[in-house]
Parts: sequence; C-alpha cells; structure tokens
Amino acid sequence: MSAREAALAKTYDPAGTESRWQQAWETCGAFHPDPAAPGEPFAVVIPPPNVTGSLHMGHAFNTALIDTIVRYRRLAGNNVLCLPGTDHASIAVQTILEKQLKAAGQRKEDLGREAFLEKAWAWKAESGGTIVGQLRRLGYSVDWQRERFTLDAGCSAAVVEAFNRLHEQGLIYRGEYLVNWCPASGSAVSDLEVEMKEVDGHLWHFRYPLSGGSAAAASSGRTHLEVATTRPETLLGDTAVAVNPRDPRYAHLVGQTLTLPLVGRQIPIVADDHVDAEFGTGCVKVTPAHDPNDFAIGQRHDLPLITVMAKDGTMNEAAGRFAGLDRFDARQAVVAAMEAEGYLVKVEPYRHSVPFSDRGKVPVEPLLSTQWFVKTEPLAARCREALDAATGANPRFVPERWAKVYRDWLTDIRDWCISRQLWWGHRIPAWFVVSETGGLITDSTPYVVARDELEARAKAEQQFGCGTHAHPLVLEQDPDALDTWFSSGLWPFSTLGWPDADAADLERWYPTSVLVTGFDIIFFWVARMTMMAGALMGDGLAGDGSPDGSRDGNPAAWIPFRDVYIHGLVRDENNRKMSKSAGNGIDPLLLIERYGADALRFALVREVAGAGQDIRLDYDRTSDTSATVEASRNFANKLWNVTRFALMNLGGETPASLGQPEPAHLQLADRWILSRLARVNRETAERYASYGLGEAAKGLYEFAWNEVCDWYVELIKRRLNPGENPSPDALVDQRTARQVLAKVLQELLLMLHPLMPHLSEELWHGLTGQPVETFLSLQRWPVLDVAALDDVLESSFAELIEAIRVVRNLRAVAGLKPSQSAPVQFVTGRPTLAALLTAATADITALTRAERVDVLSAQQGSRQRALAGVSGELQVLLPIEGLVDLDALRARLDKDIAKADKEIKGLAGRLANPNFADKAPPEVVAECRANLAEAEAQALLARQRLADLD
RNA sequence: GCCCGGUUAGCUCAGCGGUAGAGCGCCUGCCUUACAAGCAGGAUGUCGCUGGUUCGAACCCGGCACCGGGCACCA
Repeated sequence: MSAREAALAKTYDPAGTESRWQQAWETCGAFHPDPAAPGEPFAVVIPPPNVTGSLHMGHAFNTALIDTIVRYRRLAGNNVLCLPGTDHASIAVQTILEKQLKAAGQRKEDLGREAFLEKAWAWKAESGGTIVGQLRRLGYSVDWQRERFTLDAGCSAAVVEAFNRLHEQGLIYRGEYLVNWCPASGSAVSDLEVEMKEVDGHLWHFRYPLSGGSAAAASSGRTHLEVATTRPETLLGDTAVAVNPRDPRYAHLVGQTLTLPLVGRQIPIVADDHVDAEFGTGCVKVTPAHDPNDFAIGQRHDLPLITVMAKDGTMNEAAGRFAGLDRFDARQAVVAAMEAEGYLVKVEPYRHSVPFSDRGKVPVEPLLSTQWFVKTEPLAARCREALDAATGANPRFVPERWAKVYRDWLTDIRDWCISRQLWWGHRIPAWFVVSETGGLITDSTPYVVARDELEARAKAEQQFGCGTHAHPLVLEQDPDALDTWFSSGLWPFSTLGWPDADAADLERWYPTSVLVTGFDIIFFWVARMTMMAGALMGDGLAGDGSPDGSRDGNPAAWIPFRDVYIHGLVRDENNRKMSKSAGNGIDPLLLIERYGADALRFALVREVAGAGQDIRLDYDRTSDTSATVEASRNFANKLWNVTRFALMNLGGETPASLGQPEPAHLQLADRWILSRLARVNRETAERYASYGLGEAAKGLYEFAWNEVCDWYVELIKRRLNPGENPSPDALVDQRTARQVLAKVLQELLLMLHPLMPHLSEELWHGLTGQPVETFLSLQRWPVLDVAALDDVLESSFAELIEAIRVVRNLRAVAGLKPSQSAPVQFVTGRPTLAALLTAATADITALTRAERVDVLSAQQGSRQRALAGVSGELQVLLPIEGLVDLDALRARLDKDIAKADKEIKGLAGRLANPNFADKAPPEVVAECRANLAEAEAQALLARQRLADLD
C-alpha cells in the first residue's frame, strides 16, 4: 500500500514499508554503479564484519553513518560505490568448529585438513549470511552485487600476490623469535591481539645461591642473591641473573656464577641497563625463552635460550621433574619445591598486568617459535611521511586528533607476526623443499615463496636442481595460515580488482574517498591498510625493504582513502562499551522491530553531534524500549502526517503538476518558509559534506517540526481551504500555498533521505506519484535558491511569531479556554513592526483565536483594563473586561518587570565601566546601548500597565 | 609512566570570547477536521573547583579534582 493509497492511516507503520523499499532497491540494482558512469567518483569500502558475527549496535552505528554519507553523495551527483563484505575471522570460526567437533568427541586432526575445511565452508554457507541479512534491514545502500569475502577467489589471489611481492621486496621474512602464543587456540597471535589485564597475583622472592668456591662469594660474605618473580615456573628456564651495571651492591659480583635451584644449572650474573636498581632487590632472574625483556637481555649477553614449556601450555622435558604439568600447576609445584628446599624467602600479594589472548581468553605465553613476519618499519616510515606530507595529511583524520594516535603507533612499531597455526584462512604461499630434509619441515628446511605450486616447483628446481629418480624434489606447502588482518589490510584494493591493475573498479574508485570506522581499530585496520598500500599500490620499495628514494609521487595516489572519519563507540545506559562479552549489548533488531530502521538510524546519527565522541543510548531492559529511538520514531510519524496533510490538501496534484509558485503571489509566510528552506538546504549540504552528520540531523528535525509543521502548515490551513465559492484571488492564493507546501515537502524529503531513507522514499512516492522504480535515492539534491534567502524577512517573521506567543501566553495566564475568543491589541511605536502586524492580521487571528486584531500606535494605546504583556518594543493587550484574572495578570507583569530590571542592571553595569566603552568594539557597545534602551522601555511599559490595573 | 577525551537543566548532549540552548522527562490546559507517537503554554542551571589573561570567560591559559579511553609496562 503506497502512501497515497494509505492516506487515511494515522500512524506510520515502518515494518512493511522498509522491507518493501529494501527489496525494490536491490531488485533494481539501484546502488550498483557503473564505473563508466559520469559523476565524480566517491567510494567507500565498509569495514567487513566477521562472518561469525551478528549485528550489534556498533555495526548499526557505523552503518548509519556510512550510509548517510554515501546517500548524500549520491544525491549530490557523485558516482558512488559502497562496497560490502565480511572477513573470515580465522580464529573465531576455527574455535566454533573445534567446539562442535569436541562435542562430537572429535578433533580436527581426526578429520584432516581437507574435510575440516569442507565443514568450515559448509558452516560459512549456513550462518555466514546472518550479518549480511541484518545489514540489509538497516537499509544499507551498498552494492550487494559487489559483495566480497576475504576468503573468496579474488581476495585470496590478492593475498597470494601481496605475500609474494612483499617477500620479494624483503618485507616478509621467516625466523625464530619470541612470539605471543595462545595455548587455547594453539597458534601464535600478533601483539595487537594481546590485551593486558590487571590481575591479582603474587610476587615470590627466591634465594639463588652463589656457586661454591666463588672468590667473590667468600670476600663479600654473600652466599646468595635474592630475585623476585610473578612466574616461578619459568625459573626452570633461567639462564642468568641480571643487575644494573651501576649498582654498587652487586658490581663486584658481575661475571660470577649462581647455582639455579631445583635445576642445578650454573648461571652467570650479568650487568644490564634494563634492570632498575631501585625496584625490589635490584636482581632480576633472566628467562630468555619465556619473556620478551629477558629475550632482549639474552641477546645482549649471548645467553642460551631454554624453552621449558610445550605449545599446549604444559611443561616439557627441559622442565625435568615438572615435565607434563600444566603451566599453572607447575607454578604451584615449583613454589612448593623451592619452599621445601629452603629457597623461598617470602610471598607478597602483587597486582600486575598479564597479557591475555583476545580470542582465547587465556594468558598468552611468550614462546620461542619460527614464524613469518612483516617487516613493518619501512612501511610505517612511508605512512608517516604520507601523514606529514607538505601537501597535506594522507589520510586526513576527522576529528584531526586521531592522526596523533595513528602516528604514534607507526612510530617504534614492532614487526608483525602474520603466521597462524590454523587451517581456516589463507594458506601461506610458501613451499618447503622437504626432500632436502628427509621429508620433514624443520626450522632449517629450505623453502620457496611462489604464486602456486607450479611456480614453486620451478623456483625450487632452479635453486636446488632438478630432482632425480633417486632424489625426487618433494615440495610441501607451509601448513600455516595467515592472520585474518593480512587479508583485511588489502581490503580497499583487493575488493576493487587488484592485483589486476587494469580493473575498471580499481581505476575508477581507488583511492577510496573515506573510511568510516571506530577508533578501536585504528591500529588493527587503518594502519595496516595504509602500510599494505604503501608496499603494493605505490611504486615499490627497494629490494632490501628500505624506501627506494625514487618515489616522489603524491601519497594521495596510493594511500587507500582520502579521509578517515573516526567515530565513537556506542555505550550502554551505564556508560560501558557495549560488547558481547559484557553481555550489555542492545539488540538493534529489537529496536528496528519496535521503532523502524529509520528511527534507529536517525537516533544514532542525531547523537553524534560531537564527532568522534562516544554516544550513549538510553535503554530500558525490562521493556526493551528506548526513549531516544522513540523520539525519532515520533519524528518519522510527524513527517508521515505532514505529508498526509499535504496529500489531503493538494487537490490531487503533485509538485510537478503544481509547478513553481509565482513570485508575485507569494505571501509573507511563503517567502519566510522558502527563505528558511534555502538556508537549511545550504547548511545541511555543508554538514553532510563535512561529517557534521549529527548537526545535519538536528537541523532538519528542527526545521521540519518547529518551522514547517508548527508554523508554516498552521499558517496556510486557512488559504488551503478557501470555503464555498472562493474568489479568484482566493484560488490563486490556494494554489500558491499548495505550490509552496509541495516544494518545501519535496525538498525536505530529499534532504532527510540520507538519514531516513525508507520513510522519505515512501513519502516522496506518495507526494510525487512517481513509479516504484523511480527512486528518491537516485534523485538530485535540491538546487539552492539563493534568491529566496532573506535575513530581514526571517527576523521580522521571528517577531511575528513572538507576538503570537505573547498573546497565547496571556490567554493561558488569564485562564481563557482555548475555545474562547478574545480581542487583541498590539501597541508599538515602531512603524515597520506595526506594518508587519497589520499585514499579518488574518494569520494572527487564526493562530490566537482573536476576536479582532488592532494595531495601535503608542499614543492610541488603550487605557482600559486588559491582559497586558510586553515583548521588546511591543505591548500586547487583551482588553477583556470581567474575564480577567487580575492576580495572575499582576504576576505576569511583575515577572516582565523583574526580567527587564535584571537586564537593565547588567547592561547598565557594563556601560558604566569606562574601560568597556574604550576597549570593546563599537558595534558591541552600540548593541549594548540599544538593548539597554529597549529593556528600559519595556520596564516602563510594564510598570504603566501594572499601574493601570489599579 | 606517556598520550587523548570528558565534567553545562532531572537524563542525554549542543554551544567554545559579548553574559546560557535543544531533545527527552516534568507541571498546566486541550481529542482545535495531518498527527494524543499530538497541540498550546510553563518551570528548571553559582556552565566540576581554583588562579590568571581580558573592558568582558561556560568558552582562552595554568593548577587541582573526579570520570572515561588508548599506548607502554619493572622482574
């Protein structure tokens, strides 16, 4: 049922309307752009949510903002591409599947890689569409035909190509380093996937005896050093104790040897600047294979690395009698043993930070292992240069302050561990020449990086010679997968057709226009995308990975987005970040069901006025209601009804059939609303274009409700219904009112469209009678009518409104029933104001239930008893003898007097200050004098009226 | 430790040099033929504290307090 047919429904029902338009848009391919189409390109690739995910408020918020921007751009005439997709969420998906397997008593190894991946794809096919379907319910104007998935053929090809090129440039290497090991997922994770958490633990103090026969031991009288640790189980892997080189207490012991308790290993005392002499005893046990700081110390002093833990988090053979114990059980056991053997000095409660795996939710173990890394510094350096380019920041952050966060992260950046011991993901395009190492992949097995196995074989043959029958060349692809963010880092160009440099989409829409995202993924995503682009979309780096110096091109050509618009997070009513783990999420779908997608979108955008600020969404969990969203729903309903009013009053005509109003026929109210319309048009376009989305929403809300509905529509009701046998003039007037109303509404709907796409589409069709497949979404932003702008008119209209308000207030104060009419007198000494009021007599009569309206000069002012109010230079009188509540009236006048007196006091005080007149700008002083004169006149008038009452 | 926000009406937030605004909520009166998801009217704040700059500060500068966030992390 269209708006036209449903003209009698009193309230807007979003459910049916929204799904109908979503379907129509998609069926018609409304948002499927042609790269060859005209218009300045405008592209946004949306931050791909996890396929595992379901829609949460953060997605809804991000979507509302992006869609508002791109819908505006479409109206503004850009050739807009908004490209959706999902990422494959390596760890998350694998965790889900392994859980399912475990429930069935299986492990993935039982299935084998191939079968496991089949299962994974089946799972993806089944539940991967959830979030995408939910995004559709928001009315997202993305090109679904271009929807991408990080594991699809195109993205996968991009990953292989990117890996190869980075490797060729020396930006990817393989090596044995201490990495963050997540025992829960059985994989390495990157630094970013580790979250430090404050934990209540203990600090154990242990005695490490100096080795017997030590000369220093004898001379100093010391028999041991005391060390403290939060992780006793690691002492099994200690290979030194470090002290500060300038610590006088221990200087003479450096170079001596200690006997490691429980193990008996002889370990040296080394001097290292890392040690803080002030902290604890000033002695630190060094476990290079299990702590990043210790690893660094170990490298400086050439200490052996002793790994005492296996990858599943249990102690290994090197842990001696503790082998096989889980790391936390081992901790207890080691402490018990130390105590039993007299090495435990004391235990203190200790609050400290422990690294946790984001996904696995268990403490991460720093573990020595061979992994693939991206050498980040050359890439980061290039991004820093782009950000600080003399020609302007690339990308430009909105709000600007986020640029600092981004730059800080790109400074002192550590290499990025990209290999994951997982199956679900992009398999690393490296092939080990296992025939060289007896069929096994070891840390020293040679490998080749290639696009596919054929290329790998060719490369291997070149390097290792052709295989013979006796010694066939056997290759085995690296079993590991890549970090999901590796593929996400390619998203802005892999989705546009890269590595095909001639891809039409890439040519047309790269670099993209803006990236809209929360600040929580600046590092995960923004920085990695810019780094990847630096290596792959520019003109390359030198072979050793250092900037080749030859690049003088503009970073704007390769940085993947011109702007980065950073928005806040959605917080709950208690100001906590909404998240699944905290269980405080609000389901956007519930709100959509209750209030409509447009209402939710409008509420979210309306709240973001302070860009980059978090927003708080009120929510009542017992009833699943939100006052904020409800207010937006009410606004939608208001728009529905004002359009309904128009449909009932346009005499079956449309904006097109009515045509533009004749300037000569315009009345005061017409010219006023057209001036306002033009002003709002200009403001709103500026706001949309500069990410002032909240302001745009608020401005439109106020214009639509407080000006169009409250005043303009009320003012033209009389003209729209000229009654029986109207005069020719009345008919002209009616037509003019219809023309203006139709124009205002049509443009209002256009301007609101980015915020409330379904409702505006629906109402626009109702208003214009356009066929279904002609979309408001694809119309043009209304042309700004500069000639209509009229400051003087707007301010005198404000005076008229104020005059009407004073009358209404007086009526209310005096207790007049709305149905009672009363005579109104305006007394003013200002001819222009008098003229305005005289011209608007009919309007005032209609809006104040006036019996008659008289505009009098100051001299003519009535002396009879009357309700009296004062506003500026205007006296308003309601001479209704007998009906007057005198006390209320006196109170009202007293209030006027008090208000005027307060203003007089303030203004006079200011003017009395000689410095003010001297130093303040003349126009400010003049304004101050004028205000004072007005306030004095006002006080005088009010006092006179008060005296007249007695 | 380093860095970034915030503190304005009961709630959520605008305002960012000329003496305070909106929405919601609240109070009063209205089913006035678009809308009770509505209409009309009304009340409401030493703009966190404290110095300073200025003729003038919610707004600029310094200090303090509290709230929130990010990065780093000392065993």
